[in-house]
Amino acid sequence: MKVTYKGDYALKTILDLALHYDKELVTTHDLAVRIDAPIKFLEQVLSELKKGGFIESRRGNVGGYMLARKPAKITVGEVIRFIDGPIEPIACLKGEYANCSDINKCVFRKVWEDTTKAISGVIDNVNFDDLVSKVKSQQEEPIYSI
Amino acid sequence: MKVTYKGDYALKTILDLALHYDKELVTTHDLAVRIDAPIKFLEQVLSELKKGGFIESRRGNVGGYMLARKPAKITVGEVIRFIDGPIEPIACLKGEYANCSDINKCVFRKVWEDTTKAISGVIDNVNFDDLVSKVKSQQEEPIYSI
DNA sequence: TACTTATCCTATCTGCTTAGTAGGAATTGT
DNA sequence: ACAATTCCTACTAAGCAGATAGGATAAGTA
Repeated sequence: MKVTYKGDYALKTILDLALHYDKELVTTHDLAVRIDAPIKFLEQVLSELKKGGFIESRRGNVGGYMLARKPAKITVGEVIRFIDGPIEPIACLKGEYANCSDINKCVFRKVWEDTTKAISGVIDNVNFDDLVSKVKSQQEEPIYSI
Repeated sequence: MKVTYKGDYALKTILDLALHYDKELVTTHDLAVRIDAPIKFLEQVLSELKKGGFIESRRGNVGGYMLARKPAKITVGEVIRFIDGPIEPIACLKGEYANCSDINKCVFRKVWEDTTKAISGVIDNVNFDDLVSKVKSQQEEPIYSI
C-alpha cells in the first residue's frame, strides 16, 4: 500500500467537501488553496473522483463541487483504493506476478493476505463523518497552555 | 508498504538459507535457480543482506552463503524494512512531507499510524522458523486426490 | 603456479510511474 | 458579450524498479 500525493489530495478534497456538505458548492480554486495542491493537478483528481461517483459538479459561472453521498457513507479505504489502486503489498495476490511457480505452496502468501486484511481493518472503518467530527472537536478544543 | 521484487527475492533467499541452516553453504547460482531470480540482480540483494547482518559469506572456490542468525531470530518485518524501506503508507509519518502545514491537526495522521501498527502486527510476528515449519509440513502433506 | 569457482564491486540501461504543467474547449449565470 | 467555472487531452521532468554488464578479488585444488 502506497498513498501518493494524488491519494492524499483526494482524501483532503473529500474531507473539505464533507465539511461543506449541504451548504455551498466548493470551487477548485478554493479547494486548491485550502488543501495546498497545484490547481491543474487537482483538476485531474477531481475528474477522477467524479468518475468514481464520490463527488458531483456544477459547471459555469457559479459552479463547483459537492459530495455525491453523505460523508458517513464514504470511507478512507474506498477513496484510496479508487485513486491509488489495490492496497495489497505485493502483486502476487492479484495474480500479476511472474515468480510464483506454485502459488498455493508459497508460505509468504498468507503473510501478505493477513497484511491486506489488517490494512483493510483500519482504512475501511474510518468514514468522513468520523473525520468531520474530529476536525470540529479539534477546532473547539480549549487552550490549556498559557 | 510496497514489497518489491528485491524484497521478494530477499525473503525467499532468507527462507532458502533457513532451510539449509547448519548444513551446507548455498551458492548464488543454486539460490538463483531455486527462487527463480536473475543471478546478477540476486548478487546485489545478497550484498545488501550481508551488510544488513542477515547473512554471512565465504569467498572462493567452495564459497557460498549462510544465515548469520538462527531462523527464529529473523522476522519478515525486519527483512522487508531493511530491503524495501519503511512500511508507512505515506511519507508524512516520516516527516518527509511538504503538505502537512500542521501535522498535529491532520485527522488522517492517526489513520496512517494505525495502518502502520496493523501491518507491523503481522509482519513482525512471523519469523523464519515458522516459515520453515510450514514448508516442511507442506512437503509431508499426504496426497488426497487420486 | 595455473586454473576453476566462487564472492564482491561499480557502472549503466530501459521502461514505468509520479507529480506536475500547458493550453484551450465547453458551460452557465449576469 | 463577458466572466467564471468545469472539463478534456496532451506533454514533460524526475525518480525508481529491475535488471544487465564487465570485471576485480579470494580461495581451494591439480
